[in-house]
Amino acid sequence: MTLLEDPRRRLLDAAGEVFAEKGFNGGKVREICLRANVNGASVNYYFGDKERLYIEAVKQAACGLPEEQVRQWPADTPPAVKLREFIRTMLAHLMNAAKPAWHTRIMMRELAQPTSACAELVRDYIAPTANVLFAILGEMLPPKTPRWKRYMCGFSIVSQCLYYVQNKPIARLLVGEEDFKWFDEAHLAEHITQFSLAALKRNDE
Amino acid sequence: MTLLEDPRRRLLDAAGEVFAEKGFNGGKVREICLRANVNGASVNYYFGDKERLYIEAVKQAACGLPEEQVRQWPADTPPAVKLREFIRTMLAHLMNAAKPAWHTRIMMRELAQPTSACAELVRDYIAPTANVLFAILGEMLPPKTPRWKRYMCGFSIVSQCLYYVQNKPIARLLVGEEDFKWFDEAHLAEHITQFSLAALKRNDE
DNA sequence: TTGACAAACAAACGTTTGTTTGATATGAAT
DNA sequence: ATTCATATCAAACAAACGTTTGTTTGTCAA
Repeated sequence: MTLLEDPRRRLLDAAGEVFAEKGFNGGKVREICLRANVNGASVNYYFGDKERLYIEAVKQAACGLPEEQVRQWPADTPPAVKLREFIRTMLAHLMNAAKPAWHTRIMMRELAQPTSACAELVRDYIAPTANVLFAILGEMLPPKTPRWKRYMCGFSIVSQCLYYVQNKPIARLLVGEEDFKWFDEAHLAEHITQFSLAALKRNDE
Repeated sequence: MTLLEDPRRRLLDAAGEVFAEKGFNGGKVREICLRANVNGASVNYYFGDKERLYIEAVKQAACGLPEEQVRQWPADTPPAVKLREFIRTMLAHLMNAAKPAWHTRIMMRELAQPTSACAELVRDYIAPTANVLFAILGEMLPPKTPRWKRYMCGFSIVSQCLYYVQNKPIARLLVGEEDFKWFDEAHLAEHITQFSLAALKRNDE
């Protein structure tokens, strides 16, 4: 059996790390090949060119994430409980230190400045996740709430979760090293949940 | 009189546009010079090298913004009014269509992935703005609120404003073109203010 | 053993990169 | 008129870039 998949996989992982850290233009093919322990010509051999390697790396970073979100709750679950669980799950994905850190970094990069890899990312990962949240909000907000208002509430919640991933360096700089110890997954999930639940409760006037 | 400042300024503006659109690595010196109608050697003549040109472009994008924030309110102004004004002002800066669009783009880029220009950016613009917000929150939150909790509330507010700048392409994609008409400066400011005020009111239990 | 084919490699390719050079033009001061 | 610093330019620079090439290696079928 030929180890056909092995260099290809090492190339994908190395590309993910490098591109996540330095972007598409900043990430150099030579560095990727060096880190993957493959020959310098392998990128073109396996992926055609640098851009298709980048797209494959982004797709790999997103795959496997949305399934966990879409699981069903018992029919009588209060929407507030669903929302707490949604926030907790989303933060867990974003801050998950177990999986390679570049997975979220390279996706945040796509969010801020979409490239050719963005379309598939929205269809396979972002839109399904967003629909789960909008369904929950549909239960919590007054029935006559216009659609755009529901979107705004959804973004107000998601934005709080994304903030600490997208702007972590500046947040740490402002807060200071000691106090930033509190900004772990559990404390953030609790704060965002309380903040958002309070906002939504008051909103139905 | 020698037009000493003219090519320098055109260079700065062109650099801002290009760097904002393509990042530091993606922005090429030749393209900047071409757009600025100056000779290819001018970057090195006026700024030394590409990196210092980038730093100057970022600084120019930030300058003049914080002063407007730091103005004083009458002593008896309710903190809720200050907060509404703060959010309105921040959104106005971020979404201001009058000033060149690359001003905010290049700053968002620095937030997400700090470069050598970041330190001055935080000191001169971000930290002063943040302090205004944290002072307002100091009036609204219970006196014994720990410092890190106040930071989290501040970030919860700021994150909502930043979201639509940092993730505008994806937000528009999810909402759809018709409903996205509602996401203008005024409606967003109103929503974020109501959402945040409700959250803070409920928080003092 | 042989032929065929994919995989892996070192080396070199042509381009593009940021930067430097040396010459020329300009304008005020001596 | 001469001097001198400043400003602008076309041209060329070395280095780094993504990619291509030609060859070698290892494996399996005939």
